[in-house]
Amino acid sequence: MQFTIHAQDPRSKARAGILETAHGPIETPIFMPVGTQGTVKALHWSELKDPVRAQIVLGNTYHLYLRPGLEVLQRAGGLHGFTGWDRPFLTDSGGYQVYSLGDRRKLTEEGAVFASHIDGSKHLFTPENVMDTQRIIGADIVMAFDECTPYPCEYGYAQKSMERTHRWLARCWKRFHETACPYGHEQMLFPIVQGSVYPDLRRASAEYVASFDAPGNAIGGLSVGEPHEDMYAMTDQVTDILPADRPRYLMGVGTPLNILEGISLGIDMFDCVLPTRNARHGVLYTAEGIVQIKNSCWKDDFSPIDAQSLAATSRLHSKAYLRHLFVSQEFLALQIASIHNLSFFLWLAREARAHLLAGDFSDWKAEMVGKLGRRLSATPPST
RNA sequence: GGGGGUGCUCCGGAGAUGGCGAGCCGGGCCAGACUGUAAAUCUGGUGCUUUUAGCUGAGUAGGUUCGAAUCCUACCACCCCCA
Repeated sequence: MQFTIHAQDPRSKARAGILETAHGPIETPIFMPVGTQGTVKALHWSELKDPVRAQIVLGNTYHLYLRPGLEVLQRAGGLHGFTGWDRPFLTDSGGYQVYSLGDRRKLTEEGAVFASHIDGSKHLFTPENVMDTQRIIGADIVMAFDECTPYPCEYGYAQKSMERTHRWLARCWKRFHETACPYGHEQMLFPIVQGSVYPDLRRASAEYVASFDAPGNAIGGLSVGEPHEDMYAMTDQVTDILPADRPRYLMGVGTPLNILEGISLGIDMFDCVLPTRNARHGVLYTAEGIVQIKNSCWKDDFSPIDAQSLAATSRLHSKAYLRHLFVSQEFLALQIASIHNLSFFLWLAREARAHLLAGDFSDWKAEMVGKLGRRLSATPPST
């Protein structure tokens, strides 16, 4: 068994565990920074270790296949060799690009033909070749090729899409188990539950996915614009069906609040571009609430970016300075803000785990929920 | 000291040759959005008010005219040329 559960919250479905991978253990609940093109934007890998303390990073099959391409990746020894990151990777399959590049691709039973966002060239992604590609990338966890449906999504389409995703899953599973990682380490394939916001589809999908007895299972197709209540309701329903002794991964989620709710609903793994993208756009997450650092109210606020942050840069530098860096469009702004947000997201996950192990998760969560969504503003200087 | 030119929005540019101007483009500034990254991106606002509209404004002060950013006079500022 590669996944061990060490604590279970008595008042929710939250649990703490450890997932063993070929490149080391992952303590759950965990947040996984997104590094689509073989880099977490604006950060160096050394910063992902300290101060961020990332345990696993995402890559993307679609982007890495297009650039640098499979020949380079294979000669480099996979994504680990290419980047120098010696901890676990997870690669998304390109299923999200089926959604996000909706006007640049054509779907058939065979697979998806993408018109490259780089040069417009056509590329066919099938369940089989996506498995082959992810073997060459060499991530510790690879995702099944699915269609992430948009929101809103009519029932009829959601059902047809889900059924096709299921057929694709069977093809992925077969191909994956007929092949091996060229670098000799073990890889795990996670299937993905779809079904949009329809309870009967989600149930059917979760039951089908569970039948594979995969080492871990993912929930996709959420956080695409649906109300939070729908996202939570679908997650709640699906985690009741997915095996309890395997890690559950809620794809693309989310805000700090979403993550705490997801943990309560039995989710172990999260990923999201929000902490990095919003960092680059001047939005900082802290334990006290959200800071729009570009706002003029921080112009002469010389207090630390976040005195409680584990990132030395967030304790050393002032809000006024970081605002200046943003206003001046300096690269350092993106770096400091990205380090800050990822440090916070990873801190949040570790803290959740610590409280699960201590047995007071639900109380801690209730306290955090009251603070995380607040929007902070500078106190006007007294005259 | 003499001659010529130019002055309107926070800045720059375009345009405006007596009547469709509170008015174009870019920047700046002020906000907002972002959830398995086509994203250091995108959207909106940026004279005042009681906002389906009204008011005020064109370097300053006057004048001509039914009507002036536009024509005339004086002054001011800046630029160019001559001394």
